Amino acid sequence: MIDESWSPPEVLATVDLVIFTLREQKLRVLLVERGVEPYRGKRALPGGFLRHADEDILEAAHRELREEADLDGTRLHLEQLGTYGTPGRDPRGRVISVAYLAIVPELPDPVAGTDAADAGWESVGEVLSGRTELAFDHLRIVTDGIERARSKLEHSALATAFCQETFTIAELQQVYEAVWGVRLDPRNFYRKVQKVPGFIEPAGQRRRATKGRPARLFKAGPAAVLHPPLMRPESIDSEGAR
Amino acid sequence: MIDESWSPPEVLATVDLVIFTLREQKLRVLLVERGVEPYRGKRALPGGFLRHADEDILEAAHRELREEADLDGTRLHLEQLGTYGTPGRDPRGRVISVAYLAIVPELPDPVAGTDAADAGWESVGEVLSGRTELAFDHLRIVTDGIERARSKLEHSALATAFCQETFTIAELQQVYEAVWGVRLDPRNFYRKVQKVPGFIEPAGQRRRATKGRPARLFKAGPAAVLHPPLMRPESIDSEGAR
DNA sequence: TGAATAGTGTCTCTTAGACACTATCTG
DNA sequence: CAGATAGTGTCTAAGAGACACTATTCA
Repeated sequence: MIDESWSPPEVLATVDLVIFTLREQKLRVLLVERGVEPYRGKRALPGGFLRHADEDILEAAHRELREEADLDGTRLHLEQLGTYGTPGRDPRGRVISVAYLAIVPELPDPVAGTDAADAGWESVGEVLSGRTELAFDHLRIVTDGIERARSKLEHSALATAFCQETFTIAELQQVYEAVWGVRLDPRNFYRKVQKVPGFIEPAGQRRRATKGRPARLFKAGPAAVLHPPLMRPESIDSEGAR
Repeated sequence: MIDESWSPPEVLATVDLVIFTLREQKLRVLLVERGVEPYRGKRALPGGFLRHADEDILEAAHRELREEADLDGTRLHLEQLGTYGTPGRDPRGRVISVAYLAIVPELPDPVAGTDAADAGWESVGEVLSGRTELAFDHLRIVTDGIERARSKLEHSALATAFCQETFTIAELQQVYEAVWGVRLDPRNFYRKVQKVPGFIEPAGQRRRATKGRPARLFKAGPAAVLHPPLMRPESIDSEGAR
C-alpha cells in the first residue's frame, strides 16, 4: 500500500508565544509589528522558526521570550498551548507552529525587543473585538490562550504568576477580575483564597496604599493545583445548554 | 544578528494517537506492535508521518484512526493533546509529533489494523505500572492523555463518547469509575448526572439486564460543557499541599 | 418468594454568596 | 473627624454525600 520510494514530507517548525500580563487592570497580550513579509506591518505574536535542527521546542520558546520580550525564565509561567498546522496558514510553505502560553507580572517598561520592529502590550479586548487585526491565524491562537488562562485560574495557582513576588489579596483579585471579566466580592474572595491550602502564604509586612488601611502581603505558596478550585461565577449566557 | 544566508531547519512531522476505550470495566489504550525499526517489536501508539506536504494534521489523525483502528469520524471524540518534539526522541531524525486524544465506545472486535503488525487494547494499568513498555516517549504521551481524560470528565460531556448510542446511567457511571479509578455511589450519581442540563437525555425504552429491574436508556445531550461540573472525589494523597 | 438492580426520599454537613459590621490607615 | 480600603462575623440557601427505603424485574 505504501510506495517503497516514498519518504515523509519535510516541514518548517515555528514557536509562537501568547504572553499575557496585567496593565491598568486590563488583560494584555504582547504583540510585535512584523518587519518583514509576509504580513509586513501587521501585528503578530512574538515567535519564530527553530534556530537549528537540534533546538528543543520549549527551549526555543524560552529563547523567543528572551529575545522578543527580554524576559528570563524565573518567576514566569510557560506552558504549551497547542499546535497549529493547517496547510496554507503561512504563505512561506508548510509551517507547523507550536504555541506557548506565558504569564508574566506587570513589567517596568513597555518592552523593547531586539528583533521586532515595534512591540507593545495590547488589550485583549481590542484583539477579540477585531479592532486590532493579527497576522496568520494568530487571532485564533490568542483566543485559545485566553480560554486556557481563564480555565487555569480556576484550578491552578496560575494567578500568582501575574503578580509580583509579593502581593496583596486585592491585587490577586484584580487578576481574577481582569482575566475572567467579572466583578467579585472582595470580602468573600479574601477568605476563599486563604482557605485553599498552599495557594498563598503570608509574607510579613504590610503595604501602604494611597488611601485606607494597609494590606497584608502574601507570596505564592507551594501548591500548583487548587483544592478546592475557585470557580468563576456562571454567566447567564454560557449555560451548558437547555 | 541573524546570518543573511541562514534558513530555518526542516523537520519531520508525525501524528500519534492515544485512543481510549472501555473493555471489561477497564480503561484501555490501543497499542500496535511496531513492524519496522526503530523499536521493532515494541509496543507503540498508532500513528505515523504526514502523508504529503499538504495534509492537515487533524486530517492525518483521522486517517490514522481509519487505517490503524478502522474507525470513522462519527460518534467519536478527537482532540489535540500536545506536541512532543524533544531532539533525540526519534533516532530517524528531528521528528515533531502532534499527539491526539481519541475516545471510542466499546468495539465489537479487537481491531485488525492494516498497517500494524499487531494491535490490541492494553489496560492502562499495565502501561502505567511499566509492565508494558512503550517505544519512543509514548509512555509520557499516554500519561498526559490519561490526565487529560480524567480532567475532561469533570467539565465536559466526554464520558458519553465512551458509550454506545444509547446507554444506561449505570454504564455511564462505569466510565467515570474506570477512568478516575474510584467507586461512586450509584444513587447520588444517578441524580447528579440528570441534574446537569443538556448532559444526557431520555431515549425511550428500557434495557433488560441479566438480573434486576431494567434501566432507562439515555443518549448524549447537546451540552459540551458541564454546569455544574462533576468533580472527582478528592483522594487523600492528591491534596493541593500543606 | 428472594436476590438483584433501578430509582426516590430525606437527613446532615459543608459551602458559596450576600452583606452588616469592625479595624486601621490618610488627610 | 470623614473617607477609604482591609479584614471579620453571620445568615441563608443550595449542594454533596450517606444511606434508608420503594419499585420492578428474573429465577
